[in-house]
Amino acid sequence: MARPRKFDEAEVKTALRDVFWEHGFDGASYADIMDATGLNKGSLYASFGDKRELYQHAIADYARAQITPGVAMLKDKTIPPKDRIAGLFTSLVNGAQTPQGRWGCLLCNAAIDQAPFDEEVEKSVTGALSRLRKAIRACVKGTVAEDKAELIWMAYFGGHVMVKAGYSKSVLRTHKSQILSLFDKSRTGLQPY
Amino acid sequence: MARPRKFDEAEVKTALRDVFWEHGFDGASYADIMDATGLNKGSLYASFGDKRELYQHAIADYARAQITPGVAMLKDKTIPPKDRIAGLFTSLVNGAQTPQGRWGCLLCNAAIDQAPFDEEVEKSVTGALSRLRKAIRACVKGTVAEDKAELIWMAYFGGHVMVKAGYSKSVLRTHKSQILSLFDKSRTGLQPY
DNA sequence: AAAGTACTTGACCAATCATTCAATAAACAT
DNA sequence: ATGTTTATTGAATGATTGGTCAAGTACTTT
Repeated sequence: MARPRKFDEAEVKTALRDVFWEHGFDGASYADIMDATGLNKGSLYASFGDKRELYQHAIADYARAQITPGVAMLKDKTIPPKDRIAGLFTSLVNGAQTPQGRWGCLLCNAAIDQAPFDEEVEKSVTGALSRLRKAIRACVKGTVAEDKAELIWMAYFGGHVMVKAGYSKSVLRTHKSQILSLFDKSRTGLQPY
Repeated sequence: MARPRKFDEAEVKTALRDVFWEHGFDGASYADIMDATGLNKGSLYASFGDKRELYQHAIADYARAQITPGVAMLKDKTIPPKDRIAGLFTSLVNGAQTPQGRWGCLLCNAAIDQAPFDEEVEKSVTGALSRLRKAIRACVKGTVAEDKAELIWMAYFGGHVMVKAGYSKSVLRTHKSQILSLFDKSRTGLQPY
């Protein structure tokens, strides 16, 4: 054996996640990354590879820390389905216009600024988002209109775009209640033309 | 008077719109911008200002060429409201996975990668998007549940994120039909828990 | 034709970008 | 202790970034 690493791998990955989450891929410079992780370039390259690979680690950590728990919650049968869906949107509403909240969703951010240019990112992003989709479908299933899950899924993205755009908590709250009203049986639809 | 400009201002703005639309703010370098507009830096600076101002011109041109016609269509009373909403999503579906289609919506892109860091961009983006929101509300109004407009608005964003993420035409089509099913009177909601 | 004015050009700038690497340091095995 | 292996450091890399500017050019006015 030889000299051991003096950093904690999980901590570094979390720092990577946060720095890319906040600044985006292009917006995060190595100065930012070094500052956030406490490592310098050489160590980052040696341990994790180049910037694109760092970004992949960030995405993976986001999936682990944000998506996976969300999926687990969506599957928790001790909670009514409507409340599980509500849970998806509460943090979104509460984070509106706060600094952290405006980081949005790393996967949505990655979808917009990197997925079209990097096939690996595209795969990671659609992979994680599709897990979420499946969980929403499963959560909604048995309450009749399974396809409505698609609408909820899409609203998840939409909400994150709105947070990034700077819309207020009250607007986000309106949207959340619209989503949840999909669970009401009657008078949900618009009148036909 | 003195030497006249040898470029057409509208054409240059359209070129700016396209280059930022495709590459994003950080992704578009002056090399790209010069290539797209046919002007060199000096002229760009003299006529339009620095890069942030170029971006603002791009956003303004996008609003002019994409949002304003969309708003007009949403107000066109010769078309049934449901069809007007459908119109909002057809180009989205058709563009899925095509090169141009994956540019997404410049306003959504700007919301995600610049709005949190540039107050001017935030204003332009929310301004244009709020015009769209208002038009959707007006379009839907009279068909009872005006608040459902919010859901449609949000789905507009969501769809553009999905296109960027690389989802296929068929997924997008499913989502479009979900949106339109909001117009059906009965059996729209999920069963209550 | 001469003068004046505005636009265009391309070289130039400092700063920053991601990346590399030789040198140094720290641990374990012998 | 000594040698081997791996991790860390920070300076140096060349390329590219956004931005500036003095010189040259083309038009109008007189």
